[in-house]
Amino acid sequence: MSSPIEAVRGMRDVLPDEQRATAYVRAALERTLAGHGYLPIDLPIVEQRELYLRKLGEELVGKVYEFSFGGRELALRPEWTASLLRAYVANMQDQPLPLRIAYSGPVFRYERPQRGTYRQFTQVGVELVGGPAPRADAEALALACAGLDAAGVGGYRVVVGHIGLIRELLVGLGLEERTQGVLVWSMERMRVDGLDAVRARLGETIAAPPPGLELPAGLDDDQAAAWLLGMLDAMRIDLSTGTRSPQDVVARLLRKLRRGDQQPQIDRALDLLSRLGQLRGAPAEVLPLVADLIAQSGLQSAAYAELRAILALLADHGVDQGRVEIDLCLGRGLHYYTGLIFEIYDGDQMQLCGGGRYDDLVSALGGRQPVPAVGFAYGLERVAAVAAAPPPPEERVALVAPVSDEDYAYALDVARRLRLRGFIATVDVRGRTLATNLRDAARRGVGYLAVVGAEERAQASFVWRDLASRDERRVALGEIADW
RNA sequence: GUGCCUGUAGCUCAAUGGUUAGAGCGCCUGACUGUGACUCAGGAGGCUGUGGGUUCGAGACCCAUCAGGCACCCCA
Repeated sequence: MSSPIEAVRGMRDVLPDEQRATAYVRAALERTLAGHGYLPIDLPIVEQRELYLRKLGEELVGKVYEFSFGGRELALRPEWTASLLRAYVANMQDQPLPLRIAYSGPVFRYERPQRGTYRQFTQVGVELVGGPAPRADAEALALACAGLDAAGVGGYRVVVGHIGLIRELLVGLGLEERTQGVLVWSMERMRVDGLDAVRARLGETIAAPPPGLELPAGLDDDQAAAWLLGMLDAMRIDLSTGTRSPQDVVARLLRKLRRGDQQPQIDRALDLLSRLGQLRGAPAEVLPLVADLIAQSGLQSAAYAELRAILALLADHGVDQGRVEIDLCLGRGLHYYTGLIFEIYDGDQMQLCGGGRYDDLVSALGGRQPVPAVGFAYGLERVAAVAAAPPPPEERVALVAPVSDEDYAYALDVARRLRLRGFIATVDVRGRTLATNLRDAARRGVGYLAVVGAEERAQASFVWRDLASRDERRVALGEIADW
């Protein structure tokens, strides 16, 4: 015997029992999305690598399965949103807005496998294209909850943040865009590792040029860029592996080298953000504190009003307020978010669902006009893992047992007739004895056994045995028509 | 990507560094030529995840690798 071949790491076999449970949950989710007017769509699993390079965020970009084939740079989709908006730009710009689209299918991410974390998993989700804040945000959030309710998930927690609010404050403080970005996506780190860790990271990625790298005096931008490229090349730094073009990298580096020191603003921002980040909890408690903080800083925030409006609408949607929690540190790794972001956890810390608003993505993917959009996705396997068990199947299952080989053809005929009456019917293919067939049927939980032998064949009948009650009677073939 | 735990039959697990690696369950056959959950008898199934090393001798010890799990990181 040759050695068995293992499944690829992070990929798993879903056996019938689990598949049944997953399909049940999937149907519940899809039914809910459809019931809210979201039209199912299907899109390719393989996309151009480039689709994911720009807006995905470095963390997730590193997890994309990429490959070259026939001279093309391709990728397995790590999420649906980019594909969906690509398809929107390609095929759906003539559709009336808002457009409600639902999807469901496999995505791939190269991550360390764990329970509830696989390299291939199934996302079920929606995008509400052309739906502006705050109503579309509240609709999406409420829908996410409705799906979990339908799937029989209880005790979940909805955590809400708002990237727009953070961005606004940073703009108000006069920080440049690149610095804003790093700060926004460092907020989670700030809570876990502290202010100093973020300051250090900021130093790495923004503030300090590589030690010893000084621009020669008197170069114009083009000359300086050429000089930098030469330096980087001499240092054997390969720029082609990153998500930006070498020209881009050099341009940024150049700006960095020539930029004035932003340290005072950065310190102020860090201070504000760390205090903002400590405000977590029920909206009724946290929102006033956020308002205070904004007022104290002498800043304005339209996003704050938007967040309040979303939460108020959420109550109108009937979402249990006790489940909702504000966490302004929430920084989802997908960098295309611009406003609301949210995550839903089950009681045991497992993330079941995530989403948010991304108003710039349509433009970034070449749409004719900017279109606001919001969406979310469930991790189907995770939802299924915490969902209520599906009800037992109600199918009537029968096994047809031919007594001898001569009865096999007749057994097939009986099985056909049973199927016409809605039975799930199988015929023994192993030529087993009746006793063995009975034992087998009992073990599998089959409801009925049809025994066909020479006698039954002669009379156009079969013996119909109810496995549970052990009642047995002879049934004429013609009789089945009334079942 | 980081740290830790674990890989022995289809499954759950045994086996002081020392014969030919065992048990339970499951599977197959028969007792039982047309009637199930019990029983009895027999059978199949293993290069101990893989590859190196230490040793007279390795399932056990060491290294690597692959896979699974747990905690991070991140996400669904």
